[in-house]
Amino acid sequence: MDEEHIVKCSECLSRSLEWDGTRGETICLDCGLVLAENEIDLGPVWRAYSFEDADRKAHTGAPMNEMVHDRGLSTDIGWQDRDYSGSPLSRRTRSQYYRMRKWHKRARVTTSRDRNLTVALQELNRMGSQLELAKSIRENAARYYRHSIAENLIRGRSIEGVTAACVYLSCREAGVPRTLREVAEAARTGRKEIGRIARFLMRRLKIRVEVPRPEMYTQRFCSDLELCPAVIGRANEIIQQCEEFEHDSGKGPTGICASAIYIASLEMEAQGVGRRCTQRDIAEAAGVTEVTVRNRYKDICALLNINVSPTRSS
DNA sequence: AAGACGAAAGTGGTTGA
DNA sequence: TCAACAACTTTCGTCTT
Repeated sequence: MDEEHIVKCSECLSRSLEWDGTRGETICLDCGLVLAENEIDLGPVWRAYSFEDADRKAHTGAPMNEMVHDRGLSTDIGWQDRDYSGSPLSRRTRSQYYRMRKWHKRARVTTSRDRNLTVALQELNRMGSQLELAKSIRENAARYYRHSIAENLIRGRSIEGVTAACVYLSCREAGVPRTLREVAEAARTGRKEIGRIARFLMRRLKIRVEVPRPEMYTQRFCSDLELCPAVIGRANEIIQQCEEFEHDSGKGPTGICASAIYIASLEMEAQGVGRRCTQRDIAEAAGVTEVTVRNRYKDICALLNINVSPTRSS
């Protein structure tokens, strides 16, 4: 992995790149291009805020891994059949160890909870890679799942549904929301069920996530559409102005983001920079319909006195 | 023909009694 | 639990370039 580490922006050749661990993205600071989206976050699983804290949280051995059902902290019995000095074990001891290993393995995954968790974590991993989520987000989702088991919230709900809801909440918590639709596409359940379970988990696990704001999607939608980086900045500016007028209340954040990008791309085109996107393209990238893009576009233009219209080069 | 526009009817979620 | 409601979707016909 080290040898393929990116040092230069492929677009503007700038060397000032920033690695955003929570988003799992490397971003060029000069042109805003997202260079890699699915890198692995190598940051620590915990953080210490004081010396006592560090003492309490420090541990030896491998870091805890939420993605393995026993957090990767279990004991393993060596397979070499040698004693501490390296000489081979006797026949009798060897077969004794063979039996111990066998039962040790079986004992690791034994309760129904463990089995449930094993299935769930596999599913979580599968979804995580499909959605290209950073490791920290996956681990947090795993943590939510563990809490759900501890609080007996799984019974009566499907493992798939609960895992998907955990992923959904974990993304929102990290400030890189995926829409319910996107999560549903990666999951083996429907959008409705995921939403229902997510709401349930929020209530019972007391998870507080902020309402997704339109800016949270700009970066991702723009990269999907391969739009000129200046559009991102302008779109966020438009979104912020809307927020000042409290125009955003009650409206879907993805819809607002979509039309802000649309307006920004129209303006850029008028200035002769970059390519603009059609309502259809942006609607598809944002997971809303063209009609919604149009409606938001209309009222944002009216609100902010923006005067752009789609001029097509004939 | 492609893209934008808008009307009308339908859907799903939220809210408040 | 139910009805009212706003936001959003689906569908489709029309207009513009």
